[in-house]
Amino acid sequence: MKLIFQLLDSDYVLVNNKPIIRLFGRTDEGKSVCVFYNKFLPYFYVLPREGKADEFKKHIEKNFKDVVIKMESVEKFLPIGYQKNPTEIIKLTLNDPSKTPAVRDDLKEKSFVQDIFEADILFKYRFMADCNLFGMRWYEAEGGYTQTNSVKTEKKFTAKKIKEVERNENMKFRYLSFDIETISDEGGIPSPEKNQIIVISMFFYPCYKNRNTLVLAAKKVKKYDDDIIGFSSEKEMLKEFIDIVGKFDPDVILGYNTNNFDLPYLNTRLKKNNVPRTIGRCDQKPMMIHTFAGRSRATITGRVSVDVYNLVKEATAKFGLFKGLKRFGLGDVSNQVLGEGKVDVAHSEINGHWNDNGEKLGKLLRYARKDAELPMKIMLKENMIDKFIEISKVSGINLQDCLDGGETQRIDNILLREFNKRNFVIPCKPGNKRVSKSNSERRTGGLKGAFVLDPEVGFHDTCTAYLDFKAMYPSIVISFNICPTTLISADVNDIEFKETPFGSRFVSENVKKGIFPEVLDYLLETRSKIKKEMKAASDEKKKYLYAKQYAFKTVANAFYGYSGYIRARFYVLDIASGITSVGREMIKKTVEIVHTKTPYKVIYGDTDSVMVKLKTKDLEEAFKIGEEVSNIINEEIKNVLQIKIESIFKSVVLLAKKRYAAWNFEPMKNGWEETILTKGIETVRRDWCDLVSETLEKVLNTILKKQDVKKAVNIVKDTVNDIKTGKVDINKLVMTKSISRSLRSYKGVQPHVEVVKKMRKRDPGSAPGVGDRVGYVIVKGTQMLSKRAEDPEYVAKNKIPIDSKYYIESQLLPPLERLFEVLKVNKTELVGVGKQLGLFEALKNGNKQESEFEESFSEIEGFICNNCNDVYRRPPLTGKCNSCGGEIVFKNGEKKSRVLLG
DNA sequence: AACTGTGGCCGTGGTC
DNA sequence: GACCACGGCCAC
Repeated sequence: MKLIFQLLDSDYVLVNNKPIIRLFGRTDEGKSVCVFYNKFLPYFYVLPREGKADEFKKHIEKNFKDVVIKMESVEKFLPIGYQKNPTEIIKLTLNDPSKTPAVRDDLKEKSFVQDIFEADILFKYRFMADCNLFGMRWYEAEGGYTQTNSVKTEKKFTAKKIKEVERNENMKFRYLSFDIETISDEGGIPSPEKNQIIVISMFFYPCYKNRNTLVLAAKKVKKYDDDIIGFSSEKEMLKEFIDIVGKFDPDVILGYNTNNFDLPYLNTRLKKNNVPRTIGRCDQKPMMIHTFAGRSRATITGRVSVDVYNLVKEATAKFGLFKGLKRFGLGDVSNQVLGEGKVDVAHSEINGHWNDNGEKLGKLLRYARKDAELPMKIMLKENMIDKFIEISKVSGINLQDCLDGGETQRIDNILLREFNKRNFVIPCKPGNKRVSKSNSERRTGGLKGAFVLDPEVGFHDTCTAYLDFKAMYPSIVISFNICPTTLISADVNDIEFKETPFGSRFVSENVKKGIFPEVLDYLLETRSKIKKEMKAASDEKKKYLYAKQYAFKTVANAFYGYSGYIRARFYVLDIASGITSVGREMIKKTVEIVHTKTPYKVIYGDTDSVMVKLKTKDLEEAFKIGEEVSNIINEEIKNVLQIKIESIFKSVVLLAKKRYAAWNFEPMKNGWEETILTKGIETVRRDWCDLVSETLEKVLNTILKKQDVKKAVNIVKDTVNDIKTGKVDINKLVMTKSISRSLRSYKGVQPHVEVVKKMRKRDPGSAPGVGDRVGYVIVKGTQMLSKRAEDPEYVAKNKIPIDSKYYIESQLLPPLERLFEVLKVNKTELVGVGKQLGLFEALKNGNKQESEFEESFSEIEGFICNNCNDVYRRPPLTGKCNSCGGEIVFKNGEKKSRVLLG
């Protein structure tokens, strides 16, 4: 009998003290399935100290007779340091995966043990690696159907053999989105120990019994809508919920902030009510909540739990999704993504609405329904789990672990497979001892990172070619054959090797090709194949291929960081430092090549990119020259890296390292794609208010495209006036910052932290917590700034006046001033000095004043207050004297003037 | 189990 | 006023 299925999740159970692997998924016919496999046992390796093998064996026989069922000598290559020949080590096979930690921990400190390998691989991953199974790929199982009540899938199958089958499309997932509402004690945070769940709302995709929605209430309610059902108690409602989950049999359970709220809360309430917590596909394994560092994760056997809030935050940070979105509340996100908001019921209103039996209760129930619907729509519209599915297929780990875990697990899993394939073992994760040792080494030695060139600050109005190295760090690994298995010590000379500028040496690929380079070769090659395929693909296929190439890229890029991560199995400073040292050398060499072999100048560069300023204003010509420059560079560096032209800037303003704006032209199939590219400046930073980002964006547009400084100045002037006259919508003045830790662990006083403190006092239930972003505005007053930060809603409600002076002087003007200051440098190309004064003029209160001085200067020393004679190097941003509020004029020696000749 | 890396700018509130 | 630590967010 054969059965084809896609692998969604895996675990193991003990039956009669024997481990049975369970593979959960869905068949090609759309049935949920559990595939059992019972012929696999856990094992790991031990390297005894020289001459102590017998002592070691005796120890095992004496102490672990009924756990370790087999000891055999095997020849394996050790993972770190180049070796010609394998080493004899001992493989221990155990009868029970849950006993592995005890045996491992016993051996760790023993004098007769030199090293232990692979003793901390989760059993499911040990199995998947050995049988070559990857998360989310498709398999054909050979065996027969089984009768068992232990799992709740439509099909149950015992496999004798499992082999991969090639399929691109994914199963037709069944998604269940849900949301709970709870009551709370007056003005408090709802506590699952005390406060019951009053509503559970659900959104199904596809339909369940021809419905998309269901709303369950913990009391009898009237028939508001036909998807709203009341129950006699919380317990009855919970029982029904568990029942519906079982019948609908979702693959993915999702919601908004489910990890930190809904799932842990639900878990506790189920316990309190003695309702089995069986929302997974196995009755013997109820839902589990694991809490660490203030964050929770849920394990739901055989299904995948997705917290859309977490995904939104991650997507924003990593994929550049949700541009411009400053806060990640469900309402904020759905407004931007779907163009529809929440039903508005404030946290503090919930108790009252629940106790009402009329329209208010109806509103509460519909609000709950919406909160289940929105996360589903957001996730589906943005294809939010596609990337994780592809990462699962590449790295081998289960989808749930791709969603919850970091890069370490993914790389670990790949390396386990690739090392084993070549008869290598991999190290265990370092324990706390080794970690603290690495930490102290790191404090003294450090890991030096990339090189950032000093930018030629200013406005550049001829074309600039933006060049960058293709996959810099992975390519360095490949060309220097960098790998733990090729590393040799600095005194080895009798073998062909490559040496990084850091001094680390790796045997050349002629001696032995490294495993890191082989894996990275494969990842980069495959990615470029996918990208080629993408060009000709249909829209639907393009989406899938995009996610796939993204997965290959991310995994490849993570290798460097992993090698420098202190808790990684392969934390090898010689590797991480070696990689960055080559990177630094290459970018410096590139600058030198440009400066010596071409008439052009590098005006900026960061890590793996350079901006080469050309002399033409013509795009096509610039591109041609840019390509020529790349060719010249490539000719010199071809044995290490490859550089390519990414785009042409028609104009660019460089403000500082990591801060610039450019009028960017990217060559596309049908001509040039034009964008305003801003990096690092306030337009892309989420901690500045919209007023600043919007004004700066307009100004940059005007300057980059039209080079019209006068108009730019007017934009600023108008905005300043708007603030002064109170015309600016308060929403545009809201600044946002993340709460990154518990409030008490902040050392200093900070605005966003002070706001949260106030909000918690007023309404702890709705105040932001760790990981959330807080919005705040600055109000008028005499206290220090941080104490004047306020919740915008509170300000609006209580009509508290905004501190417009702060917004002008500390928010709007500093970023603009930095920009204009830089522009002044380039006065011949951009503006005369006289015109530059436009900004200064604009910011003065009276716009036009007749000259009453006889003097007029063509050069100035600085600025002076016409009233109190305070001297300034630059005009105060208000345009008035900081001390007395008097008029500011030009100063030259002892003379004053209002007029400056251009 | 959970946390891939360094370089860099800048606002805020401190200290001297 | 000069300088520093902290914290946030971003570039790569």
